[in-house]
Amino acid sequence: MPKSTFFNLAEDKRGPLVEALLDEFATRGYRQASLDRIARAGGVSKGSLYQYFANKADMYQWLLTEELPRRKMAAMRGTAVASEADLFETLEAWFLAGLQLFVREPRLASLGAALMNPTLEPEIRALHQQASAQSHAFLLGMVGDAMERGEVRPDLDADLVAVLVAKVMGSGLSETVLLRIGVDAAQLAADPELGRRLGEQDLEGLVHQAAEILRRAVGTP
Amino acid sequence: MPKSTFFNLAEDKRGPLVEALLDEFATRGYRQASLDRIARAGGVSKGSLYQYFANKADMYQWLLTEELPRRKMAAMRGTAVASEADLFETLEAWFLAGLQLFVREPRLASLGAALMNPTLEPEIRALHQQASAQSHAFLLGMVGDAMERGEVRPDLDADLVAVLVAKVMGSGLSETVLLRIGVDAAQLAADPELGRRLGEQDLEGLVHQAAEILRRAVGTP
Amino acid sequence: MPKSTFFNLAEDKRGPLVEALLDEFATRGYRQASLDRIARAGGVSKGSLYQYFANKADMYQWLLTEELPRRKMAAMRGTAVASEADLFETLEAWFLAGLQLFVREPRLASLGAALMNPTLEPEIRALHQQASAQSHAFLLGMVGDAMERGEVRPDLDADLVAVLVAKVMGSGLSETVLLRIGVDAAQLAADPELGRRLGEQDLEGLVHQAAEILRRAVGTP
Amino acid sequence: MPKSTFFNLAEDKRGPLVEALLDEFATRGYRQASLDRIARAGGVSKGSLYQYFANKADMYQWLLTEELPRRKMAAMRGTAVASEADLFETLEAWFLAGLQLFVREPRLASLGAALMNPTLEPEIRALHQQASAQSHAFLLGMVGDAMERGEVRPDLDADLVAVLVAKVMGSGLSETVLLRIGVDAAQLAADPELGRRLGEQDLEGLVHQAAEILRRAVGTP
DNA sequence: GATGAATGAGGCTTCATTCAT
DNA sequence: GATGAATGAAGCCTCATTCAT
Repeated sequence: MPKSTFFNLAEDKRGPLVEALLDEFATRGYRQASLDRIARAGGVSKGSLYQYFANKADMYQWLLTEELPRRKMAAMRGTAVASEADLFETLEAWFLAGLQLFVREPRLASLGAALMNPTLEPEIRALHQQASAQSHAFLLGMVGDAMERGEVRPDLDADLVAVLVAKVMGSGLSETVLLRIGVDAAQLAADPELGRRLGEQDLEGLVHQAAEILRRAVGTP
Repeated sequence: MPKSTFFNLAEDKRGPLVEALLDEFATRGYRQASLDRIARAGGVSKGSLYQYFANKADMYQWLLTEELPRRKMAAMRGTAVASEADLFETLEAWFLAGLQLFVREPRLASLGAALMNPTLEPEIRALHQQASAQSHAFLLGMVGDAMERGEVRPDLDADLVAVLVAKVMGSGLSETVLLRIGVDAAQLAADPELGRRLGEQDLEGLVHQAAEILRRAVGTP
Repeated sequence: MPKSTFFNLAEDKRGPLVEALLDEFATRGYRQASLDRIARAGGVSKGSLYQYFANKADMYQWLLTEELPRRKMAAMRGTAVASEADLFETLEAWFLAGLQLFVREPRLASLGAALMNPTLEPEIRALHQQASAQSHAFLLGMVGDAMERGEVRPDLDADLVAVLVAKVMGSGLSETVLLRIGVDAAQLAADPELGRRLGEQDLEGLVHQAAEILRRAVGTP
Repeated sequence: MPKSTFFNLAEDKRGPLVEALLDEFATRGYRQASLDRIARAGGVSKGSLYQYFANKADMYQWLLTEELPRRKMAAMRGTAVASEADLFETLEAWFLAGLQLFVREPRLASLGAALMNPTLEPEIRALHQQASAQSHAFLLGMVGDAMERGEVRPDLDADLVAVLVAKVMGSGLSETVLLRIGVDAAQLAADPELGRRLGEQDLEGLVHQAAEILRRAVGTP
């Protein structure tokens, strides 16, 4: 939890700092991120960092649990889902937006992916666990509702289905995209232009293919 | 590549050292692993480590590319796949063995998972990339063969299918297992007894379910 | 190049540190100098050294290219050379001052001598080379001018003459002084009082003798 | 002093070892020389080194006080000095041979130069001092004799003259040679071919010039 | 509230020397 | 006599965090 001083900061001072946090943690990861670099790039003294945050883990946590969701929301604003859409149509719309964000804002994607992965760093392990659990609970809810509506085979384990959805539509899709454009996540984060190699229609095609696969996989016949 | 000194080591000296390497890298990850701790736990002087390996990255690489596969092989010995099995039966047998290993030897699982994940640590980035690429190529080959045999829908993108197989049958299954027994990977690694909470039949059931899902998802009708 | 932190240091903190640097590098040489010892003797934490300098080579370079010349200048202030002096009178005045400094401040002399010697240490080889080249170029200029004024035999190789001047008036004189007082450079550095064994007149006599020798050697008849 | 085991060594085993010692100490200097490299290049185990020598300093000392003079002698065999030659003719013949050796066998030259230079390495300081003292005593004897024969001005300080002879005809000449061919001592040691850039006549000319300079400088008119 | 200098624990690595085989 | 593995002290350097100004 950042200290109040952080929230009282004028926007033109906080902006560059947040940008620096985002950049450093996205491109180097938690342990390799350097407070020296963050302070320098953020136009702030190293001492001041500790007047805004309790410590390094606090910066990371705030960035991933507050700033990242806010930016995701902002970027996905406008993603409308038809009200009568079934589970698979909903997932398709949702994850298409996610994949577009992944290509357009690779740093956000990198942070988001890190957050969903278990980590061995003790200071942030709990944070990653909690995020994964929340995400799973959310998908589990969607899957449960769809089961009640008869859209998903009732004989399947709901936990398993939720996990598969996350894997197939989440990391599965983004990895396939990276394979397609022939770069890895770090390269993409360093040069977002690379994302342009894949057109809008390619993305839509991929996501649709994945959604259909999922429908055949777990949907009622 | 370890030096010859390492391979000439008496088993009762090398054993504890390898155990220490395995433990440290599996529970702390590459960067946080400490050579001091490894030397102490391995019953070896710090200087001796450098008589065995060129440097820290060398230890990590040997562990992941030599020792890990050897142990996996040893643990999976006995996993027979019927010769007339189709892709999905093969995957089922294969990944069941993997999942059993995951539960029985969580440290190996932790290392294996790390190896397949991209990393931001510069010294070992190439290693992880190569391992991922190899693994993908292997699955791609299996999928391609199955397509030619008519077991997989020909209209699907083979890359996408290979990625999905890895996600569903790999990390997807292990995450579901963790969910079932209600612990995370670190807890399981610390206390392998927790793995016993799930019976052999539960595992078989889960893997079979996943394989069937996959068959409906990408198999020919 | 030291960092700004170093230049902002209060004099009562920087003084002892510089003294420690001077002492350690002068008495042990580059490789054998220990940052631990410097930090301890300088009353500074080991970490702080890196707030002041980029690394060990940086400390050495600053000491030899900035601090050493500054101290030499300060010590030689007051060495006037008559405007109508010829090459040999100029050299005599110059090197007398140098020799007095050598006796009074043997640590500076030790550093200066080291700087002019080629070294096999890779980090500082370029530094030593550059210093030697500069020094040679300077003397070459003086010799060239003197040749044009007809003070030096025109049939001689200017490079050779410049080298001889450096050898005779530089290390030649200081070695002779050491022979006279019967100690070596290290002993003199450890106990500067030993330098008092030679009176001011002895020094002047030696330098004059050397200058006259040089005049007969390469001067026009 | 090497141990008896060293002298009992068969020539085809001792030869490569000596070569390795020579190479390592000549190209890296005392401190940077590595016993590991010496053992490997010499075809001997590291442990054996300590059966031949007491320690690293012992190897260095033996090389510089026993092997180096022996090789110098061998290389200079054939350098005849006319029996009626005066001091300056003698020096010229002598140092011409030395300079030819310097160009032909740069590793020997590098070791010889190091030996005559004061060093800050504690283990070998005494060795270098002693060698310098011996060399000075030898030249002092020559100069004293020449003074008695009336070849050298009687009003000069004999110590000073001896030092000047060493400087002018020794390091002075070799430095000038390096300047002429535009390389430093390390480069020459690494690639002895570079020495061929200077013809035999160039060397003779330089040495003669230096000897004549010296004659005018300190000889009786 | 802001600064940036100071800290010290801990990191990886090198290397001469010893010693059991 | 020969080997080469084992050692441990010492080396340089990084970095999150604290604290006086």
